Amino acid sequence: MARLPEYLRALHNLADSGDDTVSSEGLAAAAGVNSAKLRKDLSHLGSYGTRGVGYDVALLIEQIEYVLGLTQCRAVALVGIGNLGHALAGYAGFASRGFRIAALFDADPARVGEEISGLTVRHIDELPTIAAEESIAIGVIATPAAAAQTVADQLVAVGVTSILNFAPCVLTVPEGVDMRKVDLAIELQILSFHEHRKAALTALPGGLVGGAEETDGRAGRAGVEAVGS
Amino acid sequence: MARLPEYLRALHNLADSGDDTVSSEGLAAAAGVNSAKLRKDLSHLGSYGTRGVGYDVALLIEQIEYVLGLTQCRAVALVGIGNLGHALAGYAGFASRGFRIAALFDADPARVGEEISGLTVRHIDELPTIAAEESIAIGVIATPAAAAQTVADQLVAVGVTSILNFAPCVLTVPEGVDMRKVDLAIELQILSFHEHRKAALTALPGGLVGGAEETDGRAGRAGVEAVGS
DNA sequence: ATTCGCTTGTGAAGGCGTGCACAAATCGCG
DNA sequence: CGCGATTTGTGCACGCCTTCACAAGCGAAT
Repeated sequence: MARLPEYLRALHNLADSGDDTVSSEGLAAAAGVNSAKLRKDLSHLGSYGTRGVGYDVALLIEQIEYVLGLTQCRAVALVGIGNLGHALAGYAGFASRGFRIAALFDADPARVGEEISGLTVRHIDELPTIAAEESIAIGVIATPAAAAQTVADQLVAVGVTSILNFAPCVLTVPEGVDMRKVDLAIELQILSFHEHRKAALTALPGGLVGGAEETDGRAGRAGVEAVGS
Repeated sequence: MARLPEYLRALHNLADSGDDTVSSEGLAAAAGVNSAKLRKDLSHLGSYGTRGVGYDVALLIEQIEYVLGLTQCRAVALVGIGNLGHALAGYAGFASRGFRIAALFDADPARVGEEISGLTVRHIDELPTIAAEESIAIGVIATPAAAAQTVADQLVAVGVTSILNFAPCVLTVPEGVDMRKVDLAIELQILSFHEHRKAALTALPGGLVGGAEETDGRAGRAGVEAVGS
C-alpha cells in the first residue's frame, strides 16, 4: 500500500516524542487517514497489535520497514543534474530514510566533474561502469522530457528495476520494471482546476450546479486532507 | 479529473508535431491510458469529438485549458527557498504552463535579498504586504516539516485557497482550501517496497505466494505505465 | 445516393477501495 | 477470580472507477 510510508513517518515522530504505544485512532490522526482504513492496512500485512492497548511503536516501525524493504540501504542513481537534479542530490530526506545516492550523471560535458554534496557528476556513458561496481536498484530521472526515454532505456539496460521519473512525459519500460512519475506542473494544474471550480461556484451562490456545498455547522479547522481525484 | 493535465500535455505534443486531429486511441497511447477511459473522461466534460474522425486537437486543447482554469495566468507564491525551493523557483515547467511565480519567501534572514531568476527573496513577514498587491491564488510550501503548518496558516490568512505542500508532514487547513502533497521520499519508499516484493518473488520462483506472475508470451516493451497502488 | 469503414459516446458488468459497525480479545482493578 | 473499559481485527454494504462491448453517427468512395 502507498500509505505505509506515511504511517512510518508518523510512527517515527511518535517514537521521537517518547510514546511507546499508540492506538489506531491516534496513529490515524497523525497520518491523516481514517482509523478503520489504518487498521485494515495494518492487518493486511499481518500486523501485531494488542487489543485493548494499541500498537507497539517500535515493533510496528520494524514491521513496516521490513515490508517496505528499508532494512537494506538501497543505492540510487540520479540522472540529470539540472535545477531539480541539484535539489534532489542535496535533499536530506533521502539519506534519512535509508536511501543512498550512489552516483550522479548528466549528458552535458559542462556539468561533468562538478561536485555536489560529496559526489562528483559523471557522464551518462559511464553508467555501465559505475553500475558494475555498485548494485544500483533505483534510478531517478530528472532530465528534460526529450532525453528521458533514452535514459530510462540505459538504466534498464544496466539492471535497474525501479525508476522514479520527474520528466513530464510518458515512459515505456519492459515488464518487471516498476515506474513512478512525479510531475510538478501537473500538481499545480490540478490545483488550478479546483480554483476554477471554486470560482465558478461562488459566482453562482444559489447553486444550480450540482456542487456539494456542505453547509454544515463545523467551520474552521475541519481537517480536509487532500482533495479528491 | 487528475488525468486532464496529462491529456493536455500529450495534445500540445501532437500540436507541435503538426497533427490536426487525433483519435481517442492515439491520444490514449500518447497519454499512457486506456482509450475507453479517455473517451469517458472527455465525454464527462461535454466534449466535442467527431465520430469517424476523432478529436480536433486545437479545440480540445482550448476546452481542457478552460476546464482547468488555465486561461488566466495564476500567481504562485513559493515559501521556503532551500534546496528544493531553488529548484522550483527556476523550474521552467511552471511558466510554460501558465503559472507565474509571483514571489519568493523565506524565514531565514540570511536568504532574504537573494535573487533567483529575476525574483528577490523576501521575508515571510512581508507576505501580507505582497499578497495585498498581487492576488496570490496558489501557495507552494517547500520549507522543513517543522515550519510547514505555520506557513500554511499564514498563506490561508492572506487568502490563498490552494496549497501544494512538499514538506513531509500532515497539514491541516480550513474547509474550502484545497491541499495537495508531494513527498519525494515516499515515492522512493514505494519503489523500495516493489523492489523488496520482486526480490522475494524471485527467491521463490515456484511461487507459493499468490503473486501474479503473468507468464504470457509478450516480452520486452509491454507498455507498463505505472505500478498499481 | 447508398454503402462501407471508422470513431465516438455510453450502458452494463466487474473489481476495488472505503467506511461502518460489531464481535473477539486483552488489560486493569476491585 | 470476575467484570468492565478499551481497542483491534473483520464481515458487510455501498459507491466509485475501470473496462468491455456495442449502438449511433460521420465521412469518403463508388
